[in-house]
Amino acid sequence: MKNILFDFISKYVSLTEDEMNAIGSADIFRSAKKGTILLKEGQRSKDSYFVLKGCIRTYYLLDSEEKTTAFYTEMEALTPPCVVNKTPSDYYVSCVEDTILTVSNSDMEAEINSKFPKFEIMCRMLSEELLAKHRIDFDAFKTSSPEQRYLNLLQSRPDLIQRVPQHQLASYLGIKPQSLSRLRARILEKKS
Amino acid sequence: MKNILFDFISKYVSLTEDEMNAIGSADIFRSAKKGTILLKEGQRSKDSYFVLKGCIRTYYLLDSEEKTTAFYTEMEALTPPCVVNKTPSDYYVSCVEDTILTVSNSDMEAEINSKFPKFEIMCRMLSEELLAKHRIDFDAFKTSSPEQRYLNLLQSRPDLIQRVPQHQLASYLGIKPQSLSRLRARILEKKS
DNA sequence: GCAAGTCGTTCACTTAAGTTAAGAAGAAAC
DNA sequence: GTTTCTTCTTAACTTAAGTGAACGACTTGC
Repeated sequence: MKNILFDFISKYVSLTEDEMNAIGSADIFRSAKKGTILLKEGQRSKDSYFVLKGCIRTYYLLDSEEKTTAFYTEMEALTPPCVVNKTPSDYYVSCVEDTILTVSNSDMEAEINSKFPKFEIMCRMLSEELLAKHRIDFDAFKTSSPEQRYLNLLQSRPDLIQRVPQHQLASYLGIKPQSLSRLRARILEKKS
Repeated sequence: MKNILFDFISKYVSLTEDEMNAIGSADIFRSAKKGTILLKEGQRSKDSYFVLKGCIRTYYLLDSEEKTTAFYTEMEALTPPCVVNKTPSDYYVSCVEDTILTVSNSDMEAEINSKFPKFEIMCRMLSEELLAKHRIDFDAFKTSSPEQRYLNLLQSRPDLIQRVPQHQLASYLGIKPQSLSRLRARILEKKS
């Protein structure tokens, strides 16, 4: 399991034995059952997550309705805005499936960053890369219709459509579950 | 003008006289007329931008139609995805108004970062902050209707609505200019 | 000063998403 | 094994965005 983490890190910096041991022995590996809530609205958490196996999602509770805005699967990292901004969280984070992940505190990260400048560099690279990717996703979302978004998702993350409930997918696509059903029926009809 | 840049930097790290001089004497300050295109689709640019005065926008050309996805005004920074990913740019960057900005090359930044670890830290903080902010914006976009988005924008960046042409605002809101006109008329009617 | 182009608005019509309600299929609870 | 809950789908109706066209107000260029 730890190998997944090291593989991920090695995309950015190369670690020495010592550094790998320091990370490997840190108490950050967790496993959580499907449905477990990792972060609640209003909490002041300092925890970041990195998914080793499984899937977690972020969602808002607006008008007592869940609005899912993101999914994180294998090899994806999430640092919630409340950690960066030191504010109470606006949203929930929960497990879509049984999930194995790392949970790391921002104080701990700050300490590691000051001890190993290598991590500072990795964090910068990772944030920059995520920001760039995120911008592209946002742009694609803005410039396309719900139907196009669904077709894009089918291309880019086909696994999500299988492993995630439709109503969560729908709000991820910015529409209601009924619209997603209809839209899927429409696409099937076009194909034939 | 340079003070704006230093004020911005000081939000993240404190600079020594030497460091300020190093930056101040760098040849990065530019001014560009309204309509100037800073980056074209297909270009392999390494330039990042920081707006000192004025406004720039990013837009895609899809089906020979401009799709504006972002505006950057005073004290805002843009590193296009093509710089991070070392790929040809998918979009254009152009000046909405006469603009004064800094244009800095990523090679130059890498050099500065390795010379002054302070900058590395600043870049990480900035990217993390931007990513968090961006996530919140994206989430707000996903979970709201065009009308709500317009009202949000009216709250959060009222200046944009004044300084930017309606048709650019419309595609920024993910709709057509006609829909924005209609939507505005609808809101006015509700108020009365 | 005039012509050409740009920009914003309005209108009529089409298309698709929101809403409300109902029902079928499957999973979880007892 | 039956009940209950959740999930997904379908349908009828409402609402709002997309489309195509037309018009007036403003620039921009000559």
